[in-house]
Amino acid sequence: MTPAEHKTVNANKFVDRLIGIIMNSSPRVRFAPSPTGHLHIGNARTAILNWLFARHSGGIFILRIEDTDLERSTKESEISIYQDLRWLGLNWDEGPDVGGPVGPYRQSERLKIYREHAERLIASGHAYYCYCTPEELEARREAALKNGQLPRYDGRCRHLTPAERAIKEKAGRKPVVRFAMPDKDVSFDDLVKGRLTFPPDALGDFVLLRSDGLPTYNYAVVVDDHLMQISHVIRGDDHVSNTPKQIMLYEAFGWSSPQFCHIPMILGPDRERLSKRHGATSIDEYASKGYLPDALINFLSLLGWSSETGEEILSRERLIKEFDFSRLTRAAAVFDVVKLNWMNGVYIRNMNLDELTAACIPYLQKADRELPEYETLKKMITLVRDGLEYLSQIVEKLDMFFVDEVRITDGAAIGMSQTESAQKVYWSFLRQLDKYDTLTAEVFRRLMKTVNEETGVMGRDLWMPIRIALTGQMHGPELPMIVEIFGKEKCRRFVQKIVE
RNA sequence: GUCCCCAUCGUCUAGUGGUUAGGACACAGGAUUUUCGAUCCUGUAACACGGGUUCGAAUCCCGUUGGGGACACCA
Repeated sequence: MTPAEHKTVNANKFVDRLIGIIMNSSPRVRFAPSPTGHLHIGNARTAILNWLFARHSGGIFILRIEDTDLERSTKESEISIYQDLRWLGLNWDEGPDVGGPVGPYRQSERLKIYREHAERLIASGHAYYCYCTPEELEARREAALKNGQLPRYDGRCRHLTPAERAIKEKAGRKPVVRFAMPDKDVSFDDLVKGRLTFPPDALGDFVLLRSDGLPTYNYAVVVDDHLMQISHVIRGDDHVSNTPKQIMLYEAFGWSSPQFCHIPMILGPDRERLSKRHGATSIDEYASKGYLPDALINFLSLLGWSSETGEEILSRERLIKEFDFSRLTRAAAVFDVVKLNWMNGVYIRNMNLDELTAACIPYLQKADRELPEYETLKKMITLVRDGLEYLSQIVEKLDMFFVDEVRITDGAAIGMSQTESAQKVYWSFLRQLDKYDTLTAEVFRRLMKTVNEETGVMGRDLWMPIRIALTGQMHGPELPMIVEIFGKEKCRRFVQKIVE
């Protein structure tokens, strides 16, 4: 090494240490999805918990795209994941799109890094080339299974001599790089599960680099987490049994491991892993149905975590403030959409009317509803807002205001509209209607009082026939307001229609 | 099959040796309303099982059962 080179190396070390000091002062966490589809509920929850911890601790939240599975990874998925995260309001400090000091943040752009590090492991004797073909491995796997043995790699390429390797190379075999798994127990302290220990015989010599040069998950994740100086790996429970492999890799590299925090999984109502057959499972589906990001964040945070106060409606500020690993549960949680609906309804009811109206308009437009004047629309929404669980329901809730003809399908409603007293109410109503120019809610109330006096019909028998005539339904929002929005002519037309 | 994890009302959970086992959703009843909804009040409902340890166990230990996850050139 020349003095000049030495100087550079020292300078680099200095910079590294500086970065280390800056970065180690606060936690660094990452969310590392594979771009193989939309952001899933389970992944979103992982992202939320990482984000909450980063924001709580003044740390850094990193987005890393794990796109080493070329078959399944797509650019569209990557973009949709960005969209879904933004929609949730989970902002990241470093990532493929925003950059950062330890990039690139897309694994497909880090292939050289994985190769170099694999060579280091080979040089140090921690990894080796394996020439077994997938067919051979499969055959051996099945044989092992048949004999009741462990279906793991037998390590036969571990001690190939250079001559043996040359023969295989000559035969045109493309090798993979395998990790020489040490034969010893692995233990680590998980932030939610406590101390976990794994016996060595459960693990085989797993693949680091595939024959096409692409890294496998368990390898890439270690190299990246170390190089990106991740301090806490917060991820789903399903990765617990991968962790021993990863810890062995940290040790082989001479690196210290991050803290692991394995959060319980989210299950479907049948207690199986949440999947498409359980209905909507991706964030964009909930977004387009009109769930609110804050409600979803709130709800998902409460799957496996609880506030010390026991309260459940928690703003994201409070979630950030109160987040703490020690309050995470160990058991998997069932995703209950009924409770989510309730919670989303609470958030909808907490919106102010202008906000809510603005949020509803796109749904009405998408359903080709011709929008009335803004003030009228606000009145309509006021009438039905209490019953909304999610925004897209606004279309059906407001249906009565957008039809030109009432169709009564309910048998009980038909029956009720045909009684003698109902007919008396209708005729009286029409007579009284002529006495007024405009029909406000207040005028309508007075009018109904007159109808009551004229016919002697009261209460339910008085109101229900009118409701049926106007909406075709036996239930719905306050009638006086409906009438006010309908206006005199529409009311007359509908009531006339029913007495014909 | 092997390894690992997990176990409180139907569901989400509080609970860390002494509680009438608490809350939320859902459900039921009541109040309110012309009706539905929303709201308020009330109620039904749980420590998987069996052994220990202890004066005392939902809580600690062991086993059983049940559920989940991992054992790939997927992540």
